[in-house]
Amino acid sequence: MLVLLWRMMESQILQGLNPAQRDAVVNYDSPSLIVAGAGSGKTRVLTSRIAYMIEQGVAPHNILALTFTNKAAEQMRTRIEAMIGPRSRYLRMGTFHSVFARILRENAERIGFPESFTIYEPTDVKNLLKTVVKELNLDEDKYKPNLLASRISYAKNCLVTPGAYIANPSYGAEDRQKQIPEFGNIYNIYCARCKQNGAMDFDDLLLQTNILLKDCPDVLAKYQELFQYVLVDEYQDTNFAQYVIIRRLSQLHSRVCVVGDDAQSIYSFRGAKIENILSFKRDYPAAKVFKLEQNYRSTQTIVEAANSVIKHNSRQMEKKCFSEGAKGAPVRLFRAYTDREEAELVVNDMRDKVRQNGTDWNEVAILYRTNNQSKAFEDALRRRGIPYRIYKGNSFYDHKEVKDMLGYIRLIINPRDDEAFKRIVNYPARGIGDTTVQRIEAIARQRGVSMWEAVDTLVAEPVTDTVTRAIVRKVAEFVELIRSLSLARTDKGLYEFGEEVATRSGILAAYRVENTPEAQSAVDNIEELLNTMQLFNEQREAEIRNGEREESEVATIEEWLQSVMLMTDMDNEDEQEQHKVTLMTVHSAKGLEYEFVYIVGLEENLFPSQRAMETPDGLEEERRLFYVALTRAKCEAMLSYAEMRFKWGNMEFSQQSRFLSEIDEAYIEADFEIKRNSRPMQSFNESGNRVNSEGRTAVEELRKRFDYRFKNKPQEPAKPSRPNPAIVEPVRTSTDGMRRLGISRKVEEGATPPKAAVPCSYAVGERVEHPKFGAGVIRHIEALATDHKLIVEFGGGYGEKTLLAKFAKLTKL
DNA sequence: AGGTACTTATAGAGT
DNA sequence: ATAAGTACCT
Repeated sequence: MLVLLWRMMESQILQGLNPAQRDAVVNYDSPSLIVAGAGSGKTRVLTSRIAYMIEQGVAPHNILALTFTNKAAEQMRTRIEAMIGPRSRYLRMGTFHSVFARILRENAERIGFPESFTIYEPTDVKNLLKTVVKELNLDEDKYKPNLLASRISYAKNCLVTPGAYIANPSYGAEDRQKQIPEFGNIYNIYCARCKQNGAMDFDDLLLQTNILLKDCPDVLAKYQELFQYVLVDEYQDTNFAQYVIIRRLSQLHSRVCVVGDDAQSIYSFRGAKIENILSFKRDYPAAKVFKLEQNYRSTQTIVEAANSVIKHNSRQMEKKCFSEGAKGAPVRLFRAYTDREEAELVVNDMRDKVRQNGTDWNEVAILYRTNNQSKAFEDALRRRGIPYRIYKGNSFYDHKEVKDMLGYIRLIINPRDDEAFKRIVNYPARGIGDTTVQRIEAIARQRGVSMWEAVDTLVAEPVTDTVTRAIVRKVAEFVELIRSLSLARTDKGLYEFGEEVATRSGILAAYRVENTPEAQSAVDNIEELLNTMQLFNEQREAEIRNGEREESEVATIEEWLQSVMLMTDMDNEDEQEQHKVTLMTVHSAKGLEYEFVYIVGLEENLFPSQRAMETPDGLEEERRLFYVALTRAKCEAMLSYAEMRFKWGNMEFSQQSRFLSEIDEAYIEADFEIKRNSRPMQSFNESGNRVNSEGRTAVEELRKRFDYRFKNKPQEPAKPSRPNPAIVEPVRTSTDGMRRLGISRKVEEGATPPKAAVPCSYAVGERVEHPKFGAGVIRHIEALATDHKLIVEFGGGYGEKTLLAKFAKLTKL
């Protein structure tokens, strides 16, 4: 009876798998490479393999499964739980970054970091780099934060530490050639400063994990023993750091299983090495290779069209993807005059398709190469009242108000976080200006302590001539605020603590007084942030109730913060987002599928992108990206391009993407000729602007075709003396407009300013000296609310100047 | 110190 | 086109 039951359970996991899939599932004891073509049931195989292992007696906590996105991890956990129940809770499964962050926290002191280390987001990295460049008195035009950050990121992803970097003369030569000879030094100081601040950037989560495993053999041994089975999703997108860590972890048991598709390797810009998957068999000679070649997602036409494109790449693993589904409709191609018209065409077609087929809007996606292409489509969808949702990378913590909230929380958790300190010490404005902050920073640098500690001594020690008593009082108030919020962290629940931060910091109040739509949206975002705390807490409480966690494991603010820092837009989806058309980049569409997929902007220099075409590998990666885009479609794929497009604020001609001509003619259809194997000639006029075959520039062509009105380049440059009411109408996106509203309100409320609330220490006719303008005579004094306006006549050709008594550094003569 | 107006870089994908 | 950064003004 028991045996029969066992057989039934076993067959349930393996049921419905094709022979290749089944093979890949049951051979879990040997190192495995599962080459999984698009739509071949990769996730199903991976989750079945894990469930099967557990069923065969492998302890869940001995299994480590790594993914690239939180969404993939969550999806896998749900599926495994459905197969084997709550035991799945004890799997170690998550993104590389979150799993490694946890390992690092457990062992932080071994590599000189506090357990509560902060995770620096890209903005922090760039700000810190700016500071370092300034301190070294280097040319800020040559040492651009973006360049430095990406070079540091690259070095870290290749496991090159500052020491190794400086020791290698070829890096130095490269930097001299790039006019950044001091880069090694900057990299070194940057890392030292991060350590001082108790902070790691995203790449550190990999680099420091490797350092930990390399330098602490006992730690390595512990995790090798723990993680007897290592499974890696999307292996084609792993970088060198991830590759080495996986090797180290799996050295003892060698039971590593990687899943991926070389044809879908699209992350080389972030250091991914397609070589990792191409040479897996060399790295693990005992490895078994399983190929999943049957596509269950798309029609035959789509699979064949995608195959015909990808065969133009030279480097790839041998496989033959096929579909046994319907033949399906051919890929359709749309041509538009302008980017705006492209959006109209696409959205009209989409509306017709959805009407005809009765499809849900959520089965439709618009995929583009770059995020800035989304706007035209948003407009077109909005005009027709079609519901849509748009995914943008990290927009969650890109909002200022969210960053400010996180700044407070970060400083409370880790007072050494100088980047957080600088961000919030004077926000909302509390009279601690740049000069004071610089002074604090100077003290910190001088004593080798954090800014938070520097402030402590500043407040405790007697007032110097440069730091006035008033400033010390303000700084002391700030210290008190952080201290008391710090207490609230331990006294209160997660959500209540968040509320305290939002209110007592003054952030919420600052936005509430500003009665604008922008400020309202900021308040909404803060509330949403607080909601994630509530949710985080509730989930944890449920786990404790279900006995999946100990009573003591209540949700902490540290855990919440880490999850937020490693979160993207996609992980933050709510139920109201259903039944909507999806707009996203091709990159973020990886792993997803839709009945109808529109791939837009198929133009040279856009898709493939200009930068990618500079190297052959880059072009191949763009082609893989296009392959990914095509294979998202279940029923139909539609492509489009525009002959003209707004770029950097003006209209430019564009040409058909070469990828269009790479699709086998049998699978693509258009109302016009698709240019094959010919690059159109490019001509230029005497000003160097590109012109078409009739000698017209894009702007001229557009004017001819549409009698286009140019909003931004009117023929009459003269500005109207009075504002045109039609133009002044509420411009919601204009921050200027927002400010103007804010100001006019304040003036109204402030009604009658009290005159001369303070006595004036100057008199008309008095002689004074100004540090810049030299000696002068006071000609006129006007009383203000809390200050006096002085009109002073200076010599030395400076003439009359209007100064404020409080701020002008005048000395009486 | 804080606000406004002008200048500049930006737009390649994201944990 | 637009956000962010800088210089100048009150």
